[in-house]
Amino acid sequence: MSPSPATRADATRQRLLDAAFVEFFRNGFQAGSLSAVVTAAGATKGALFHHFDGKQALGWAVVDDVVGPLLVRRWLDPLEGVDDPMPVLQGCFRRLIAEDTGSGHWVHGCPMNNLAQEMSPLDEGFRSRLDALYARWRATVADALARGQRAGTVRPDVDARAAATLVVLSQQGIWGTGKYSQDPALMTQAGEALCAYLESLRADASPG
Amino acid sequence: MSPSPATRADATRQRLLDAAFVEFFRNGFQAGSLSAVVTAAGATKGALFHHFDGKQALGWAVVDDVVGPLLVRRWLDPLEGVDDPMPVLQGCFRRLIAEDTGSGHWVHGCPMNNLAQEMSPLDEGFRSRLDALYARWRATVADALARGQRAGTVRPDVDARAAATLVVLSQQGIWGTGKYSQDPALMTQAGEALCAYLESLRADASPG
Amino acid sequence: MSPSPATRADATRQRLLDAAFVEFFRNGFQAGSLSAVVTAAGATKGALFHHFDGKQALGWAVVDDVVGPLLVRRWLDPLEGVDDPMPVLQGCFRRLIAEDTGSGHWVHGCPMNNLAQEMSPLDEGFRSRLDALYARWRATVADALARGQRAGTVRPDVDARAAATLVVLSQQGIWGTGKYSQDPALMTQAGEALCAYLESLRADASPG
Amino acid sequence: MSPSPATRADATRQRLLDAAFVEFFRNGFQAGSLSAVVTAAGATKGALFHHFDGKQALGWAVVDDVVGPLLVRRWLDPLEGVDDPMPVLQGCFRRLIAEDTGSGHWVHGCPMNNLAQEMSPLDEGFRSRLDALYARWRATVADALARGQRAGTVRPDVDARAAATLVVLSQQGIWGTGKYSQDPALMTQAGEALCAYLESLRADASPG
DNA sequence: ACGTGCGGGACACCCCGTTAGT
DNA sequence: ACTAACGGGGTGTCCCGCACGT
Repeated sequence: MSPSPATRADATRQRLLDAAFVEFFRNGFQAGSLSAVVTAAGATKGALFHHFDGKQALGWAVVDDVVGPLLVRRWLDPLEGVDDPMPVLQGCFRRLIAEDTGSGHWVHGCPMNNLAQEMSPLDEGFRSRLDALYARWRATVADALARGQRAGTVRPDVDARAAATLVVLSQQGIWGTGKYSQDPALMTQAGEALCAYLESLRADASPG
Repeated sequence: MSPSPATRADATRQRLLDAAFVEFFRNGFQAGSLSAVVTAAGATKGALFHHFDGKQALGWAVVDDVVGPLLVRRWLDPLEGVDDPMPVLQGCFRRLIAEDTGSGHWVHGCPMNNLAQEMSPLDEGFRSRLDALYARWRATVADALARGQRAGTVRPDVDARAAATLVVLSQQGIWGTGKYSQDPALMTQAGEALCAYLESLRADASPG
Repeated sequence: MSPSPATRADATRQRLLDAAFVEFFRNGFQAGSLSAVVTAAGATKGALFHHFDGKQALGWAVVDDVVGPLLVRRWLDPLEGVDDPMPVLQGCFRRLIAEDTGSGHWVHGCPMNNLAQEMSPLDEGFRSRLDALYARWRATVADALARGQRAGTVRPDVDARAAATLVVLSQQGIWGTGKYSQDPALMTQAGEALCAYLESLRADASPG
Repeated sequence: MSPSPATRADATRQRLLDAAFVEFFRNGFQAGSLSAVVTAAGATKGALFHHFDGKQALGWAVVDDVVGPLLVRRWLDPLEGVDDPMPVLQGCFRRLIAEDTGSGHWVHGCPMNNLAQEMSPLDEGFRSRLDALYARWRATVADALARGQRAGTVRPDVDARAAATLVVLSQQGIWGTGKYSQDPALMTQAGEALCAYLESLRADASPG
């Protein structure tokens, strides 16, 4: 028997979302072409317009349904209930750098950061969505650091929220660096510099 | 007497460059409109295409003749021949944040960073120019840190080049943060977190 | 007990017709949107295409089932069997002007006239339907004038058919005038000028 | 030698205006296609956009530069300085009906009336322009009637402004009638009915 | 050195109609 | 009787770049 219409519709919607994510990741939101999206998704303009009210709504949905979950899976879930956050954070950075320099995706930077840089000043819908994601990211890291302080793995004199801000901000900077330098060595150097900074926050860290 | 033709021509070219800088700063390079540029510059398409070979060449010239000098004046010149770089760097960060949150320009981020994020993956001319600028920036900071180490103002165990990478990278991250959060307090917090990190690199710094 | 299926279907059809009437009245037939129609009717595209073969058939049905009955009720029924038509016609004009300038509908003109102006040259189905309605209108007025002549209320030297043509035609002109002038005073003036003309057709009219 | 650029530009602009006038006359403003306009004008979208800021501006320019002058030439100039307006008005009506039923243009109605009916409720720019033209038309007819009263060719008890309103309004109605009936005989009958009404306003008219 | 008319193309929008399903 | 996903086309917009002219 053929699949239910609802299932087929959801699949089409998802294909459109995925194709839009890739298109906007590569070319930016404004320069991204809806024609390219529908072609890549194997759909038509009619289908796109049926599922989304326009380019803007599609972009917002990409943030909500693709970018957000990606962030959660890659950066937030690993910190869930962790009492010793440093190895986890360092592992995330190192794994990301290794994966993306290997895959070639890295020259396009971080999808979330790209959208934030491009669209935040121009569209409040994008800005508020991305601001909320970044705030959640900072909060998750800060919580983990605070748990580490209670568990004795993080130095008690560290300002957890300020450090979390620096961690998130550095992540943005690292992808940006990779974009313009296109030099894996420099990206690795930057990642290691950050890991060293994180190391200095550990409870048993020797000075510096 | 009236100005020489060459002077008038240069003035037109400069007005076009300035207008293009503002337009691309606000709307990005791809979404920026040449019509808007010539209108703002009080010139015409003919003048623009006389001075520049097209949109791409105009963008490259903006990097060479506007963005580069701006970087030198704001970040590189202050470090010239300095033996105690920390106060200078911290001063640069604090002044920039104070100025830009005051002027309202900050919501558009850093012009150099914007172009680097948008155009590096798409246009080698942009990428190489911006990469060279960022490399020079890192080198200047690293040199200043090394001079500080020789002068005894910077801890000798610091990796000057890695630290310089982190400084430049954090600067990118701070502007990015300001863009999506539009929260001066968060920007200030980020700047202060970085200043604290710099403080930890001083020769007389207590651990951490 | 619940209503019979046939009744429910008729209700849906009627809601679609009413919504289409309003939509075409406001935006014209060609610029009118079927999406807006189904939304206003609380129905779906499927229902619309179940009851009507397409936009054209819907438009024709609006003429047959909404516009036509409206004409009969407002202009034809009041003249039924009347021997002194002038007060009736004058009353119709005055009542229409009073009602529509009060309700705000008048800026959109006369639904029947709108469709006739827009669609007659483009679609023979519309044209023939509207032509038949206008012919019936003229005939009804002409008959009433002829009855008035037999009854002695209308001057015998009046050409009843020519006068009827002028009456109907003036009605079109009055709505058109209201549309572009959006001036109730001008509309009232026009109506009164026509009433004065009608007055001059009465059997006991003083010259002029 | 080749014509001056300014001349060529004006010619292009005029070709676009003429083509737009015909297109909007035949299909209405909203349903009229700019592609058809540029094709008919032998121009391109770029030229159209250079001369006009968009479809709306083109429509307004058609009213200002084509429809208005047409009205002046056909209806206003003939009344200039005339002391016996009736023959002139009657001649205008009869000539128009003869010309247009002969040429086939009449099935599309009156260009000015078409735009007024379609666009007045939707666009204030159209409405105000067309309202001004119609007001000027009414004023010109009223002035001519008043001059006729002073010269003794028009009955002194006639309300010149009300009669002018009726004349203009009837003109609209006559074209509307022609559109839906597509019957030259009916149009002629309507025109003659109006001429008879005008006859009744002459100073030496027998009552009625 | 600079102004202007213009070419050609791509884009987002959105609409009408159909078809497969309930 | 009614729903909703979807097809394909056509629209107005508007931009970048060129080729004249002066």
